[in-house]
Amino acid sequence: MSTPSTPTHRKTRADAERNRARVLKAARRLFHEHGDAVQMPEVARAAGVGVGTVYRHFPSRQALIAAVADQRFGEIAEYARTTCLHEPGRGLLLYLRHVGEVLAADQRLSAVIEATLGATAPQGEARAQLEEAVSSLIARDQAAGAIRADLTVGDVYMLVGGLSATIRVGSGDWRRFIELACDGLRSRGPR
Amino acid sequence: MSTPSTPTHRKTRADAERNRARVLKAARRLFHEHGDAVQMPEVARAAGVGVGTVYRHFPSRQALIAAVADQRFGEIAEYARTTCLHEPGRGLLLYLRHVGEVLAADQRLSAVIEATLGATAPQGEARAQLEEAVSSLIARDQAAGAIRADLTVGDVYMLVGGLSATIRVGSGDWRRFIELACDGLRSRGPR
Amino acid sequence: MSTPSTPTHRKTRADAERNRARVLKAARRLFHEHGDAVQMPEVARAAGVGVGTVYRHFPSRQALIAAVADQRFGEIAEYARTTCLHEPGRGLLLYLRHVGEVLAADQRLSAVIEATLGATAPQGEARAQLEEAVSSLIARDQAAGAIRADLTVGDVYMLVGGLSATIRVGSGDWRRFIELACDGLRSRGPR
Amino acid sequence: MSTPSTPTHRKTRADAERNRARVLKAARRLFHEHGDAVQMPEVARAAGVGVGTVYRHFPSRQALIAAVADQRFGEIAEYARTTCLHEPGRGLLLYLRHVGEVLAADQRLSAVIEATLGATAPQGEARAQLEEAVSSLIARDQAAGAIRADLTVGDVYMLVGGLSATIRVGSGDWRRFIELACDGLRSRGPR
DNA sequence: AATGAATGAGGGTTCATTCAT
DNA sequence: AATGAATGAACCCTCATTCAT
Repeated sequence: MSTPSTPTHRKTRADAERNRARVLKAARRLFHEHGDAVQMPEVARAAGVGVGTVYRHFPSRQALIAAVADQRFGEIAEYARTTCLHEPGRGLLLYLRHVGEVLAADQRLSAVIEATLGATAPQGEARAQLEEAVSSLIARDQAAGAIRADLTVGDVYMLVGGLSATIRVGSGDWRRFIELACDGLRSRGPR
Repeated sequence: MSTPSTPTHRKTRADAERNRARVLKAARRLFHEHGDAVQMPEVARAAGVGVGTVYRHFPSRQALIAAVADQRFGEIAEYARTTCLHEPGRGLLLYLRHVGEVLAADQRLSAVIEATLGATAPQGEARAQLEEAVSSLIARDQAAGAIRADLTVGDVYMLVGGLSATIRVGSGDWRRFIELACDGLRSRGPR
Repeated sequence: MSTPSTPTHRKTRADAERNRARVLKAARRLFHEHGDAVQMPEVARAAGVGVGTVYRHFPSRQALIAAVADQRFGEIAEYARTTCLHEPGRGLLLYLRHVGEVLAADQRLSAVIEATLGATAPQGEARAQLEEAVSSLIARDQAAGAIRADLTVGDVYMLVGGLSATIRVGSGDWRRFIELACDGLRSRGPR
Repeated sequence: MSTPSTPTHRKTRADAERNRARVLKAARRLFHEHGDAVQMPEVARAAGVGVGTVYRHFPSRQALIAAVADQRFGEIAEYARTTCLHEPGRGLLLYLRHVGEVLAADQRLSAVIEATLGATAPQGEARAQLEEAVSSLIARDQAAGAIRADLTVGDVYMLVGGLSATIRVGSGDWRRFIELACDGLRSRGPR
């Protein structure tokens, strides 16, 4: 009757989408604050919906956590695209630092992700985004002669996994981890 | 009623010690085989004792797992002492490889340790041993000019943590992780 | 506000009727295939309507199942009327066999009916039809001297209930059940 | 300390056995009174034990119900052995009547059994006992010329299933069911 | 010192039904 | 009349730990 392209349907769907977002947001906050102790009904309450709604959008606790993880990785990819990419020669470094900062601000959530998914790596939609972003970063830095020519996206994944673990368990200063990763353990020959 | 001298007592203590060892061995095997699914009564059964006995020796599941972890680290320290130490210039490298091999052969156990203790690092008795061994390794390699002068035991801990995570979650080829850790990401200038 | 004549109205009613039929058909198929595991939303999906529509026509799951059951009994009554009735002296036997065949082809649905309604007997509209049909059958067979004079519709109901259970749980060969029901357990005297 | 042949162990085991019996008894009473509404924690409470204990003895709700069903069948078998067997010529009839009475006194429990196990027939240990008892009954009655020569245990099973359903759903007078089962539907010729 | 039966809080998930649109 | 997202009570089962024997 009014907006041609917006049938009555849309309204409902928009609400549903908003609920999904609310749940995700609530879950993220709760996991950040209370870690693994968070239960599904709590998430529902915090989001202002029933448990059923949580389960409608995320078929299992694991799926919810995966979605949270993916969201976080999406944001990191966004950062890689918008910021790191414009700093050839040190894009990868900036990327690693950003990851470090984000993870360090969210250790409990990381622990939940690790405990639930077995890994902290992106596994859903975000994976492709991230892969592409990091790929570009590497190419640009290599073009600038800043990083070794044989470095692959897989390598960076692996290192980020290590970085993530370092932060999560607090086994050391993560900035030092990045430093070592960049320069290596070996003593450099003169010059 | 009571046996005159100490024999009975001794006998008992020896039995207790043997039980402790049995439980530890059974636990290690079970965690290796079935990961986190292993329950305390199962451990008891496999060890041929009652649950109560398991709890007598290890006050909690966590304690049992810590003991298993420590045992493994003790063995690694032993290897560092007896083998790596005799290869100045590449002792640390050998150490890292050995750790990689041991962990790679035992991913499920590592996952249990991580899930339970929050880290894969030694926390009990083995910690001191390991610290000392690694310390020596570093010193010797540094003396040989093989590794950077500012490397500390803490750094190695941290890297081993990263290596451990890499192996546990299978996020990449752990030999490559070691390679990168040694040489760094940066491209090396000519010469 | 109101459509002048009846067309629009008719159209709507016809649609509604068609929806009811669709739902019923979908439900019958699904219960036949998946038994009690079928959920209301699944029925809706299979029928190509929303859950709300299912509930408009059948106020509860139980009501839906009752409707399915009644439909089936209506068909059986139809068979009694059109076929069995023309075979005086063995009409009841034919009837029992037909019931057996129908139920045997639909054990899962029968289980659902039993679990939901507490019985497999018709309870709605079909009851009257069936009662009348069976009544005629009995009368005709009795007239032919084929069955005992004191047999009532209630008796047949009861036996069909037993037959139904026999088939549903597979506790034996239902044809034998019918045979025993006809001839009894007692040994017949000479002649 | 006291009874020579009763080591400390026995005491514990006896207690466990008593608990098992208590749970069974409580379950039977509750199912009798409240049918399917009974939950595991309620059974535990009524038995004066924790849920865990219930689950130790009966690994699932279904197992508990199966045990209750078997117990009841065991009692029926006992009756067959001690009473029916001494009435050649009418043993089977007495048996059917007894089954009818027992089931009629316990419709709710029967409904639970049916809903849970899919059938009301004995499936565990009681099955063998019952089979043997009924077998003897049949043989003796046949020897007395009271029942048809081709009657098998399976036939009786099947009829008891039908009888059970009749009683459970109240689809008619179960005594009449027995009467019909014995005499058959067919009219008997003169003499 | 050893045993193992008992405990019981805890938690993820399902699904019939409602109701705003 | 139709839609389908939302609801939330209900429920079974697990398993680390305790403690009477």
